[in-house]
Amino acid sequence: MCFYTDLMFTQSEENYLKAIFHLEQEGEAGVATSNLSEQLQAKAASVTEMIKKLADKNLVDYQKYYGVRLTENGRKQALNIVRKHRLWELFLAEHLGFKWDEVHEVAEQLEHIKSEKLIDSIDKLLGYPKNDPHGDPIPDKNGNLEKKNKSLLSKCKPGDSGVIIGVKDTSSSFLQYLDKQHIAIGTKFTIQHKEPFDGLLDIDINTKQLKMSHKMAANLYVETNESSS
Amino acid sequence: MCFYTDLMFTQSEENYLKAIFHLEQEGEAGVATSNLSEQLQAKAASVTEMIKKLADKNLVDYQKYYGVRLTENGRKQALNIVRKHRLWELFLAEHLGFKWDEVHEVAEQLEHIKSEKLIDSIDKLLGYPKNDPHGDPIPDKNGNLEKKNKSLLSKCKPGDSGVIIGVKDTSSSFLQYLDKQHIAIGTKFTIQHKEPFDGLLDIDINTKQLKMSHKMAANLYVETNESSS
DNA sequence: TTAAATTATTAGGTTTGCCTAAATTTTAAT
DNA sequence: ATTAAAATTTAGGCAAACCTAATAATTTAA
Ligand SMILES: [Mn+2]
Ligand SMILES: [Mn+2]
Ligand SMILES: [Mn+2]
Ligand SMILES: [Mn+2]
Repeated sequence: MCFYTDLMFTQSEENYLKAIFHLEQEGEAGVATSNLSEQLQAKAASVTEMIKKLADKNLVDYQKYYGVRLTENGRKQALNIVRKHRLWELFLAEHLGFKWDEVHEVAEQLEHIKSEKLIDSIDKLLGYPKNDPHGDPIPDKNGNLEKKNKSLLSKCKPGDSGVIIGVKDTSSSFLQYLDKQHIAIGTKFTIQHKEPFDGLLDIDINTKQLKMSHKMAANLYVETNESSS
Repeated sequence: MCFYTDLMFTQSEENYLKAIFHLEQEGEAGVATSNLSEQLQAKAASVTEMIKKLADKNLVDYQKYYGVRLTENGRKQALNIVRKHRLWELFLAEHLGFKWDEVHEVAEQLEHIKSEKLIDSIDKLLGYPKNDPHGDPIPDKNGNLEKKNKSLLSKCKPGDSGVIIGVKDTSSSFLQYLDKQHIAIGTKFTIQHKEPFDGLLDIDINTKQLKMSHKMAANLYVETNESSS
């Protein structure tokens, strides 16, 4: 029996594996061609074609018309790319002074560099970190991904307090908006009031009172010590 | 007038530009298709094809059957790739503990990453270095390449002393051989004797006497204070 | 100065990863 | 249950960057 565990993949194949990995987490069902098409900025026909190639290589299980799921090996490969992406993002932030809205684009390129020694050295240099600049967990060398139970700030109730541990939307515009309000990973907060009509929050954050929109709160992951209700 | 100075190139185009740059330095004549073919591990027919594409983009001057030379713009682009290659090599050596025989392969990949901010940050992190781990000069941001007059150790005469400033052969095997003899960039030497028959050197190096073959000496660049003869 | 050898170019294919347009299947709406 | 809409797949092409084999130009050697 041979699992072809350590072949090399093209950049495009790697991008597909990563995209499937991310979309898979949205549910149990197969990842739809159209979703991949949108994520990868490619036409559906191109996606179908590549999916078939990945299926031939036993990286995905594919049922025509019903989408695709990663195999165990496919997941392992995807996690390796995610690991590289997040380590590079953190390296750029910690060692080269990149802001958290600047790291993603470059990491999209760096994640495809093929050198185990390189990424292990970066890992070591960073002190075997657990999270990237956006709070996302970094898989370890063996593909173990810590699964912290994070909830959305928008789900919190008045009286709840906690810490920002991640962002859902990682677009530059959102990240820059957070910068402007001095909200970052690790920032502590307490919810004072929540408007029933539109979910607008009165929130203590950075020793200031802030009105936070529902949309913003729905893009911030938090860890809470829930208030006893 | 438009020089198309800042377009993006494919990895393959970049590799051709770099190869032409290196081969150009061997003389004034056009770089031959066959030399590029060997350097790039591609068949001559493929080289001709790519050369035509580069000529269309005004990156090279091409005369059928007489080889190719970089245009001013082509040279600028090539220097930028060389700059990235050498900065990455030094980064790998200085910050990630790579040995000088390990850096080249990874730098071949990293040199194609497209981010001016990234390479400028690496440059800054390294303190705007002048030379890579093999002693080769690093072009600055504007494409200025310091032209030190280096000579070969094999050309030295008895009584000459100086410093190793670079290697001609950068193969792993040669670099590892140098390691074994504790010869590195910066190592000082004095020539004691040179055998007329085969050019074998008796040389003081690392406070030891060493017999050095002509072949080895012919792959070491040195800076000398020539002995008054 | 010619003929042979070498080098380079052209012609015609292949593979990868895209695309559009047409056909098929699934899903949603009467 | 039918039909319309939406999603997916198939068919047929294209460009990049390779390749081999055939042809042409240049160089070298007789
Ligand atoms: Mn990212
Ligand atoms: Mn991230
Ligand atoms: Mn190198
Ligand atoms: Mn070098």
